[in-house]
Amino acid sequence: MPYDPSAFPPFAVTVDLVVLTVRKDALCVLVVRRGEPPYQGRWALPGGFVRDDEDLEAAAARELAEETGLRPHAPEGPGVHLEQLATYGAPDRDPRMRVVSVAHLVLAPDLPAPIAGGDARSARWAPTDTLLGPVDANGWDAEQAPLAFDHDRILLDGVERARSKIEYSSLATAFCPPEFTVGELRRVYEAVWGVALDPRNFHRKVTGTPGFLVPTGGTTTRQGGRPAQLFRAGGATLLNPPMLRPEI
Amino acid sequence: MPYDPSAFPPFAVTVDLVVLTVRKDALCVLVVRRGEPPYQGRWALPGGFVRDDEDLEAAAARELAEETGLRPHAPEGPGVHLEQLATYGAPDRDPRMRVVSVAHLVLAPDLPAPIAGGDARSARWAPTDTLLGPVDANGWDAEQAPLAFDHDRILLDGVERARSKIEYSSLATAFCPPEFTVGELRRVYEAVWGVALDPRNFHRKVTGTPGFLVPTGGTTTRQGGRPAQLFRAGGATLLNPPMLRPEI
DNA sequence: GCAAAAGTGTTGATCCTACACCCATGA
DNA sequence: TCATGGGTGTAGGATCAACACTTTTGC
Repeated sequence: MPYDPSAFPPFAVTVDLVVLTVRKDALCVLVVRRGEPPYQGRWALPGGFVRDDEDLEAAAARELAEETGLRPHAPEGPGVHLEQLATYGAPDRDPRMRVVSVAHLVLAPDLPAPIAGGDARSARWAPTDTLLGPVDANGWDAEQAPLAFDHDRILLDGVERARSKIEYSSLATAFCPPEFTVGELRRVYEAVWGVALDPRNFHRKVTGTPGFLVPTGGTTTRQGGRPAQLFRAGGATLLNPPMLRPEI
Repeated sequence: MPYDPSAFPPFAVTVDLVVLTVRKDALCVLVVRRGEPPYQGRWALPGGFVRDDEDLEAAAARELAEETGLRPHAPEGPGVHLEQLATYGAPDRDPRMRVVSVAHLVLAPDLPAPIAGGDARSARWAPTDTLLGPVDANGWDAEQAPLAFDHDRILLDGVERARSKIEYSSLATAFCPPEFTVGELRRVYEAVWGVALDPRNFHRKVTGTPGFLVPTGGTTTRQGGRPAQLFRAGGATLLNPPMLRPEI
């Protein structure tokens, strides 16, 4: 077909961010409160319009920096991980206009400082299980209401992506600070999967997988008990054999 | 921010299809020849604009029907499989305008009839390894030139998705006719992964995985040799334990 | 000493690979 | 009879779950 500008309808394109972290042994997501209609006052995933001269991943990185002050790292490095998740474009997903949203997934360590660069009054970490858990008529209040737009579905897809990727990749280290113990890494797996793991077998498994963990030589007692070795993330990105998620 | 139509730039949104099949023991992709600039005369992935009132997956299903006459099935059923792959939106990926393309992956059995509904003169099955293989200055001709736009990258992502998904899901059966033998299923794995598998261990593995294959009772000798049992795809979508891809 | 968390050893079950071997058809 | 692909048996190795046990700190 020849090029005809009237042959296609115009869309708005946005990026939405599923920013996950592990806080107090719970998987949490960054949500912001909407200040204007539609869904005014409701919690939503952070996001915004893609600019005219901007690639999708660049737009996601820009929104992440605006909301949290975080910058994505190279795929291999430690720290914040950013990847494209999926795209959502149902015709009625935004009542104002036709919007296609390219969702991205961010995995970040628990930030000791409050979220930098963002507006603390309108942004917070919400445990994912209260947002995604079964809707119980009793324990339900406005604070735990579903997210705006189709953001519940996007969050669910993001959590499921994180749950499966830590099985066969070293991505769980993205939830940890630059130096961490085996026990801290295990608590990440337990929080993301929502299961209890055997500490002894877990230790053998992760320290025995080549390229997963590199000892730094230091130790720490911040968890109490016997001092634990400190590790950094190794260069390996794919785990072979994978971590096994217990069946529920 | 209040709603302001001038606050966001308009985009065109398209769907592109990576339609894969296994023909003559080779993984092949459906490509169409472009009839107009840019990239006139070059091969490209099929695709088209998303309509104003159309969901993304519906647009992909419509394009698939227009190009091949195929219809996607429910996730559980046998036959054509359709899923979203990824979204590509570099500012310069189409010289005419700003286009964001939501790529979809289709897995189809080898079609005995030529591609129905499409234009046979301008559509063909191309082996993926000649499109993606290392660029060798000798064996390179226009017929094997890279695809238009960023379709080489999209194809590579689609092939990689198919390679990994048949490890832990029963999706390989989407490449097979409704009834098939264990040997035919094995040749699918060998074509997609590009490796040779032990027929004896493969047989034990797939017939021993609960829910993967259901015997129909019939047999066939279409491959020569001893008659082989015929199977249909079972209800299982996730394989536990997964098929193991040999390391190269 | 005692609690707590970090590690190591061991055992039996499960799964995988490799290959010997048999089975049922067409030519 | 032979070639061809289908299918079963079996032995050795790798991996895993379960759990007893030792180590090293803070209190």
